Amino acid sequence: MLPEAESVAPAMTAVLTAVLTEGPLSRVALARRLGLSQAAVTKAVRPLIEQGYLRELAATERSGPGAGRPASPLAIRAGREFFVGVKITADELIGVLCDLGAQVRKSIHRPLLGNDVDYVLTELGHLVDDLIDDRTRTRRLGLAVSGDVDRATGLVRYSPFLHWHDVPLRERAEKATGLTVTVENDVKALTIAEHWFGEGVGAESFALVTVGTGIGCGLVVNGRLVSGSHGVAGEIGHIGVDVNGPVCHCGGRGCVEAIAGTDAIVRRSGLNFDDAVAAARAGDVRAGAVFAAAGEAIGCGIAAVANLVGPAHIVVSGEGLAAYDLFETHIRTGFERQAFGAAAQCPLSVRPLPFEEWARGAATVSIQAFVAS
Amino acid sequence: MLPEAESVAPAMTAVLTAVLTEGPLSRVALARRLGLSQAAVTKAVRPLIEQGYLRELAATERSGPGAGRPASPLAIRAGREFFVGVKITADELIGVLCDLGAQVRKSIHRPLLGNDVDYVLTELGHLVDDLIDDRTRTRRLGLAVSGDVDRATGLVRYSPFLHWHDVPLRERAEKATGLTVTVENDVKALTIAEHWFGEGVGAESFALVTVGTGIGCGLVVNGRLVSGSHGVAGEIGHIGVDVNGPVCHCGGRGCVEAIAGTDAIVRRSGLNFDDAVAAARAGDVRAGAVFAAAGEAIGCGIAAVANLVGPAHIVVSGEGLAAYDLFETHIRTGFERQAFGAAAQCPLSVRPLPFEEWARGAATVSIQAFVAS
DNA sequence: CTCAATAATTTCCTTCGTCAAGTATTGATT
DNA sequence: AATCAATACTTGACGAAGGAAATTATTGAG
Repeated sequence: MLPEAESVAPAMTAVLTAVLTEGPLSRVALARRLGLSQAAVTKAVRPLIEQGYLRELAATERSGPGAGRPASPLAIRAGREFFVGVKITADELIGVLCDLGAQVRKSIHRPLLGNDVDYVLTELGHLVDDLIDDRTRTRRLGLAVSGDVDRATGLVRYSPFLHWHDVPLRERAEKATGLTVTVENDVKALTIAEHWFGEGVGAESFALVTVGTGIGCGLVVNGRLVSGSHGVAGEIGHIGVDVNGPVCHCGGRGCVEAIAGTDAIVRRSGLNFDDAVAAARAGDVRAGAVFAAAGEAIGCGIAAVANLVGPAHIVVSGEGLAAYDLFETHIRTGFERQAFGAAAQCPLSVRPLPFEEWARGAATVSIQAFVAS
Repeated sequence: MLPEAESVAPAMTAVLTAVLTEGPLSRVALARRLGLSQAAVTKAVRPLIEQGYLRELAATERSGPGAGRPASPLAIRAGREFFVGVKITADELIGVLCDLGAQVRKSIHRPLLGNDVDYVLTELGHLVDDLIDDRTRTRRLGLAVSGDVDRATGLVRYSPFLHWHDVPLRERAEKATGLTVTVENDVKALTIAEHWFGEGVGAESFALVTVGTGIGCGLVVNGRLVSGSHGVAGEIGHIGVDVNGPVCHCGGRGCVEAIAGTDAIVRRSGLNFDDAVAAARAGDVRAGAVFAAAGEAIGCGIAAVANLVGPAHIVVSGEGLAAYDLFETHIRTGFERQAFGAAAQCPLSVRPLPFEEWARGAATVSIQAFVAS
């Protein structure tokens, strides 16, 4: 938080996090929510105001029935600090500039003509230069990459789409941009963004499912992101939902992805994806059945998540959800059939997220790293 | 820990937990492992020795290459404190007396002729009296019940086999026995036992699967037990693995339990369970196929766990595993087929646990509560 | 104008853990 | 044997963080 201090009082982190994710709160409210004394909150807040991260809102309406000194809610000064987030895909860089409140201030796409690491880093440097207005207030960059990423070391162990193996991306990107860099898997980054600034706010456990070429899932359990001991977690796409189903490229059978991934829909409908969507919307029975089976498979996979970890909320999103009208009811059908008991009560939001959202996820990870510092 | 203190220094809890679960450790080793200074460990250890929970082992072999003062490893005095654990089933109480190291010292079964709460509590009182030798050193009782249990309040919300609804079991049992009581779901209790004293020791994440009438699962993620926001978690038995499979009593289709539960095996083989086991062992093709399909369904469900949360270790156990020779290879087949990438590396222990283990699980929960107090 | 009610701050204090220096206990070297 | 290096443990001074309770601030109601 403070540029000087290495690790800051936990109360400060807690206060800033609460205000960031839950909006303006008075000191008393913070004390209650965080299980701290009012005194501790007062002390934690002072330096945050002095350094410009928080400000006091004017007293607003009364709280209780009687009288009493009005509370002064504390709000973040979102413009105090800016963060760059970049999602690296095989054919473009998608970059955003966010403020401390994770609002997107600027957004740029930059095509990639190759995936050579040096080239990508050069392009990343240009993108960052184009995004940043005020270098003194922008000190962090978050990168989101699909594949196996070790956030702690900033190492990209393996990224299939980029054909990267063991790339020390954090180190390289810090040299290339001069910013403090965090690297995270793209789905996990998006999950963190939804957990801090989206529908997952305040939830002890939360799941985000992305539907597209692959079908992925990010999980938050007991307030923390699930990482998986062997580098695998959230692979909802390879849960088997049909023992007699099609063989998947992973060697499994009846994987959700082998039924509902973009490629699967192309294969099963005999059309390209856009034509399949058009046909299904036009009432074509065969195409409709393909989407129905796909939606149900996804719903079934989501039910597995609900049955196993019981998240407080599940958000379904992703590129493929351009065809979201074709999926939604079937996803719900599959989910409701297969969710056990009270797990069926888990609220399910099915909605597409704008494409910049992935880059915003990357920025969010860097906001988190900043707040925790 | 101290009978007087309400909440004790976190370092003391950390030290005691480490020695309890990982065996004798010197102060330096503890300091390194817990991220504390040696001084802090020294201070935390002193009262634990004074109160008889820890003792210093004689210095043993040299550590490093050169010389140096030999370390004195600290070990727990398991006999310092005893814990009663009772698993309540529909037709009997299974009780054990454990020491602080979770070793079973005594084990008693007591048949139940009904499930009326008052009657069960009376019988529980007798069982506890029979188990306890030394009341001054036995102050805690752990209860394990199947169904929906709220550990925090000690309330049994719903237990299908016992036909209990909203029974304030902790309160009632404390009155009946005079002991401090913890109540937990049986599968979760067993999971905690394996995590602290079994194969899950030291794992950040861990899963235990029980096979029997129902098929259940306990999960530890990021070092904490998963509870589920809506009271549901670990319901591996109702993951759908075959969209065209049999309809389950839960309303789902192709649930693991509808293929591999004891009832399902009876239904699908046309024999009672023991005969089905005998037939399969004798080489009967139909019975063999039923067990094969069951094992594969379980393996597929376990793969879903591995793909989603990526535990460091999975233990498969339970009553049904009396027929464990018939299941094991098929469980592994299903698991290996459906586990994605590195998730397939997750070690899978398939082995039956003695029946007292469930009661020991209950005792373990009370040990945990004691150490954290 | 005073009082009750609530919010925020201040002061003092406890707790917990670190730091750095010292003590203890060993094997190896002179 | 005396000394030294290496490692384990202990001690006491200190500091950071947060709590308790009294104090101050700010409002509405009578």
